[in-house]
Amino acid sequence: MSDEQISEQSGTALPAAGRRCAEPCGDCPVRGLSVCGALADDELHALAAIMQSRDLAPNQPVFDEAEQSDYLFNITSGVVKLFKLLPDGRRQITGFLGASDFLGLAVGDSYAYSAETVTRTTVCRFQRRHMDDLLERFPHLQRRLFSMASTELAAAQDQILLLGRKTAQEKLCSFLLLLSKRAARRGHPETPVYMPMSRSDIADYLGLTTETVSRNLTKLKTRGIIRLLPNSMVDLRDIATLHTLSEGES
Amino acid sequence: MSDEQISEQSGTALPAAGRRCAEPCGDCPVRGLSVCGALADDELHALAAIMQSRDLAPNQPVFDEAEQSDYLFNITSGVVKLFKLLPDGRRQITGFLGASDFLGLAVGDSYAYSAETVTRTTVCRFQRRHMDDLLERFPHLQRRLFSMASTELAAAQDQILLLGRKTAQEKLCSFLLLLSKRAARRGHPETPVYMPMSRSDIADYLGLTTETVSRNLTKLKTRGIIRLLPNSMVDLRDIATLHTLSEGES
DNA sequence: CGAGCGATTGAACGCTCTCAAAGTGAGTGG
DNA sequence: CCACTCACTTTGAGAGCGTTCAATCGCTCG
Repeated sequence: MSDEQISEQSGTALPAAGRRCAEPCGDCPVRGLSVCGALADDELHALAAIMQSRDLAPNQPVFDEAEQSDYLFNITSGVVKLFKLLPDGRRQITGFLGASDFLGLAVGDSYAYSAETVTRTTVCRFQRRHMDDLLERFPHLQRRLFSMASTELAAAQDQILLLGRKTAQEKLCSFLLLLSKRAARRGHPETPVYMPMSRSDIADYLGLTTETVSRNLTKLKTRGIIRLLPNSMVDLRDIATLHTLSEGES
Repeated sequence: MSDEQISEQSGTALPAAGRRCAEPCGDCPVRGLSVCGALADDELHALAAIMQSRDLAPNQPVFDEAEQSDYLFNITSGVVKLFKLLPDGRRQITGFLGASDFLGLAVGDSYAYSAETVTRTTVCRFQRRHMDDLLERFPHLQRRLFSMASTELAAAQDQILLLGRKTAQEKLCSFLLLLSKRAARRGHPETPVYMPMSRSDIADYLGLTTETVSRNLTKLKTRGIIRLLPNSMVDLRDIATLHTLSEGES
């Protein structure tokens, strides 16, 4: 059913020496960007000691909304989608996360959403209660977490504006620009952008259907504003126009 | 243009004695529920010393998205709406806040949204930098803030599901239930609920038009599920059915 | 009592959805 | 190497939900 595997490593704490997770955190590709960035090298060992690395195939669950929220996750590589379901199966994707992003927000003692991989993904897993200990010991970690939550809240409000008031075309353009901005924030070029999610995932993120997504992508393609490249890459040929279209001034 | 008034009071710090804000925080009706609840009496004096009370008429701006986010607010009484605008004037209300709620989330150094009163409202105003000092001194305040941000994030995701995937009828029922749950959390009865916002505000919150809101309220009324009472009260006569309708199993 | 604004109701339109079919591409096995 | 499969995407035609435009109603406040 899945090629999931867990590389366990707790055991005795040998600070600087051994491999704690898939790679020791000091070498972690997302070090500095995520929560861990708030920690000094020695503090990181405390973190490394309580964490596990997991490698997941595409479209595999990371956790389900209904589960006990015992774990927190940090994405090392790959893309993950967060979503909620209605009883009749309608799905709303609330966000896509990538390397260095943090997930596991809980309400009460279950998660606030379900999470599945989009691409092959590697995550670091912590036990929530261990994290709580760390928060106690390293107050600036608390601060970092709050700042990340604030950023996410602002993003959620942009998404609320998009879902409530934008047309299909505006939604699509906003989405492409979002991908571009995120890529830029991670030091990648603004274009072409990597868009590994299926039409169905995009639709469920934007509150549309796959058909509408496809039709509007075609429209943008026809107008020469974007180009679909191989390997899920999209070339944004006219970012200025995309901006205009994303806020409905056309 | 407005009957806004500010009752200033900084001056010399006389801890337990004088009235600092409209009423001394110790007597504050929302004490215990909001951020302040994380503070002990003596800590509260530190807070009271840096705050001002403001009284605002209905539909008055509290702050604008574009402003410098120098202040944080805490609602003492009344209802406030948060919203974002598109260039062509389309508006999306991202939330309604009430007594004990906290507002002033910033991205960079401007606010993440604009805020206006719905009813006559009293707010406490702090300077953000003073708040930062307090956070330094009282780490558990940090924790409280993070926990509030998490709750808001979960609420934002419910709203995203609502906007992206629910029908007009489902949206309305969800909204009524939300009002009911909030009332209950504050110790009020589940019904009747207080719904002081205009149809237009409700529409902009649910991603609909005033006409659609009105039509669907009428439908619920006709089916005997709700009753519109005077003074913006709504009687939820069949909460169980509202629940069912809010998730589309009708 | 009249003015004015918000709420309600009605009729017609249009954007997006639904249903259906054809096209495309990656992976598999002959 | 090629044919086949299967899932995903694209395209088309028609329907429906919510919008738009417009008129009436009803409450609140001079």
